[in-house]
Amino acid sequence: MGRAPCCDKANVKKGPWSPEEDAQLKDHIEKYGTGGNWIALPQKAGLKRCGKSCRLRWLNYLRPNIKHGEFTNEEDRIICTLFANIGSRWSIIAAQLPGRTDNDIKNYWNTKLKKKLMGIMFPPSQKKLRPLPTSLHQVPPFPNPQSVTMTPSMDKDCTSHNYYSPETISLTDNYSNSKTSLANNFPTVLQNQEGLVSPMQMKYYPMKDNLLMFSSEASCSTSDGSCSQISYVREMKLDQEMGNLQNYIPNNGFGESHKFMFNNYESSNFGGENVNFNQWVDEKPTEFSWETKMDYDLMEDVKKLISSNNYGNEFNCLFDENKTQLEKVMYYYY
DNA sequence: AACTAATGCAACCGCCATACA
DNA sequence: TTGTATGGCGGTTGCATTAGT
Repeated sequence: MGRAPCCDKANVKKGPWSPEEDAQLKDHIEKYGTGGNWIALPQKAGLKRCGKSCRLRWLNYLRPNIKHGEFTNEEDRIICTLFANIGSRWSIIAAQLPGRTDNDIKNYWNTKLKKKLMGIMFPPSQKKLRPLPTSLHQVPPFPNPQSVTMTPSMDKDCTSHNYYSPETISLTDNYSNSKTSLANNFPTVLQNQEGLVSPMQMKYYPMKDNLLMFSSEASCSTSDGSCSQISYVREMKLDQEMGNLQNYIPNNGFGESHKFMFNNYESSNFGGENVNFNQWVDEKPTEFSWETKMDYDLMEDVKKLISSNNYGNEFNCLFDENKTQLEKVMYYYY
């Protein structure tokens, strides 16, 4: 049995609001308020609308001090920063932008701002992006890094680089306190040849929804990649401890020639605290932060993707002789 | 000028959390 | 403690408008 509808759908008007309806709703709320009950409001106001529809119309359009029109660069910056930190929690983001509604911000992000960011990351000279290959599409959006605790996770000294079965890795959403297994949430998570995954990889992926990052460190290679992994984990750990994720997006406005984002640990001191965070740079990255064993088909897709976009010349894409590691590829992709 | 594709945005849907009886 | 009603939210849809051919 399904859920009972919130109103009588048959006797309720849908679609765009007329100026008369707007005036009726506005007039009623200004005179009597919402009465703390949206469901009952349309009847009192003489409207043939669902209560939810009234609420939405009022909050998104009719209530006083709503700001419409162009978003400023400062608003763009705030939205990007918050999105990088908390993801698509539009109501929280809207609370930081007086006069803007969550719906407005959501629409703006989906239709314009995301593209604007892409324009910065991939200037027109770098060709138009094409759709991701199938297996890349299968990679689901990832939760916000700050909202999820993964068990098992890295030990404090970041010396462990074990792989686990996806079923044995649990994710706890720190907001809802709900638990799930990695296998449930990320059925297509990258696995090694034994079907195992590294929590370190998963800690990396959540940086942004719909963004994938492939990278490895070619010059600092050990048999298990521990060197680069340690570097990466330290960086993420420090970033998380400092609540500092705005490094992941350009925080100095738009229109500048920032093109790439990468983990630069050129001056990292693994034993101490001297670790550079992610940075936006305008030159081709030459060093990479971590190393992962990738599914072979996925690697092939990545390779095709890069060559199809003529990124091959810009991003040195190599595979190791055993086809188990993508040695040098690094960029973000929607 | 006519048609098609892309874009922008208001509105809807359905899920989840909370309040309350 | 449980069940139900409502509010709130994020994802998605559908339509009007604009841009491109």
